[in-house]
Amino acid sequence: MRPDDLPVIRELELFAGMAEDNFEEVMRPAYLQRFPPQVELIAEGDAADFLHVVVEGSVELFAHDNGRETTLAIIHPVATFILAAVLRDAPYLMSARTLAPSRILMIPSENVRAVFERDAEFARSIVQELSIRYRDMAKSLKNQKLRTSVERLANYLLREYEEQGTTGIVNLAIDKKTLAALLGMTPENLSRAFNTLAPYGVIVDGAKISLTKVPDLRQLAKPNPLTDDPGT
Amino acid sequence: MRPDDLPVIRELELFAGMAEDNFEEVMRPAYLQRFPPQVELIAEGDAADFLHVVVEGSVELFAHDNGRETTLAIIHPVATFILAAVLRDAPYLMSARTLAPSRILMIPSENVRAVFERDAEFARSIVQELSIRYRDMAKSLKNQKLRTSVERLANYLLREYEEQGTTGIVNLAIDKKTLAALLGMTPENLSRAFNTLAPYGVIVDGAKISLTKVPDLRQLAKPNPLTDDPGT
DNA sequence: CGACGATTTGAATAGGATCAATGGGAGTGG
DNA sequence: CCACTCCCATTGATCCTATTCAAATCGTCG
Repeated sequence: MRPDDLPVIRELELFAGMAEDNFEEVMRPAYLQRFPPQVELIAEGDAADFLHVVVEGSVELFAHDNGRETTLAIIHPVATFILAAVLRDAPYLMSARTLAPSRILMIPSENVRAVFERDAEFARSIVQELSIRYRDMAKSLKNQKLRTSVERLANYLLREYEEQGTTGIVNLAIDKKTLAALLGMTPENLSRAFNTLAPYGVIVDGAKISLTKVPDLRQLAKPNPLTDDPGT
Repeated sequence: MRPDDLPVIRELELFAGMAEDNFEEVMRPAYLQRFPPQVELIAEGDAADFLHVVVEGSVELFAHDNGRETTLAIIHPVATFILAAVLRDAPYLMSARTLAPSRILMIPSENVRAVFERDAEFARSIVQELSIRYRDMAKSLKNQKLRTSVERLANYLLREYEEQGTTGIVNLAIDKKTLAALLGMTPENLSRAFNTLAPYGVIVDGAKISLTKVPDLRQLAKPNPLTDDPGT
């Protein structure tokens, strides 16, 4: 691990409050590795041997059932994933693959659990992180059950619009196939959903989406903090 | 609060390991209340003032968006709900209403958080509980995104079949309208889904469902522990 | 017995998925 | 630099799933 990576990880909310020697104990056996895109990091059903941290790049969480596949979340730096499985020492419920060239930190699960027992600040952070994850998952479920696919797309675009600085241009960070799976539809249907949004000022040019009538789009999407705002 | 209620709550996994005086501190300001059916206990958007424990009866967690409503979970005794909102001191993401006459224990959020800071065993239990909840939510999302409504119903029936002792008779504990919302469909569609399952040995008589061809039903449903098994 | 809500059934519609075919870059090799 | 290939994305046609609207039926409770 490069020495200048540690401070970045230290600043992760999950690790920020913990005692220095505990931090070192967690990190000593950890290793940081580079992966090309489309590498499967973990598979659902596997034992949760490592807590993963996306330091650079991006990671897709996906799952299978019945031969079908769906995307459950996209993880951007710097954030952890599969924390719950690690804490319960249970099989992963989702698989993960890199979307971009990525650097992933892997911390042996038992070290996470050991230090959790000992460091109250770390325990507190873990609870906060888990609570956020739980709530994000609840929001995803509401999004999926209460909205049509066009509404989900509209709300996704508005969220990206806010996060990317309300410039009127939204750049899709993931390809449309993956976006379709994330939004719970087929690629064909995503294409049609974009067309449906054209009258609301949504202009598609590859991965560059222009939003020219945000108020109209917002009226259609009816965004709701209790369904959309991530990380609260 | 009746004195003989405390031991039941003490046995809740969430409270089992904590020190006696901490348990008392959490419980002193708590109160246990009876509610008739269909009482709204909390509303999404409200501040999380109390951690709720279903001691008797049952509670439906539901949510709105866009004027639509859906059911996210049914809570049976003895279990907590809205733990994540309490821990983050954030607004509830879901509303809750009693389905049956119920007794609900309400613990002020700040007491939960205060004792959490102090009692490592309690912190550990909270993390386990939250992890389970997170994973259950992830399973629900997989269930919703990867299965058709007939498949969801079939898997629901098989789960109930197992939990009710594999007698061949499943009793629906909730009315069909609520079941439909839980499974993410309309009541009309639930009715039709039951008809679709008739060739697989599903016989409906009010709330009493007979399963006469469980192997056939299982073959259709293709249950998957990573999507179905609750509480792991 | 009558009223009301829950459930079921029917018919029409809408939302999405599937299948098939075409257009369009990005990267590769000549 | 250009042709070739491959994969992604789009479009069209059709099918299937699920919702909506309407009406009939059933059960339960006062």
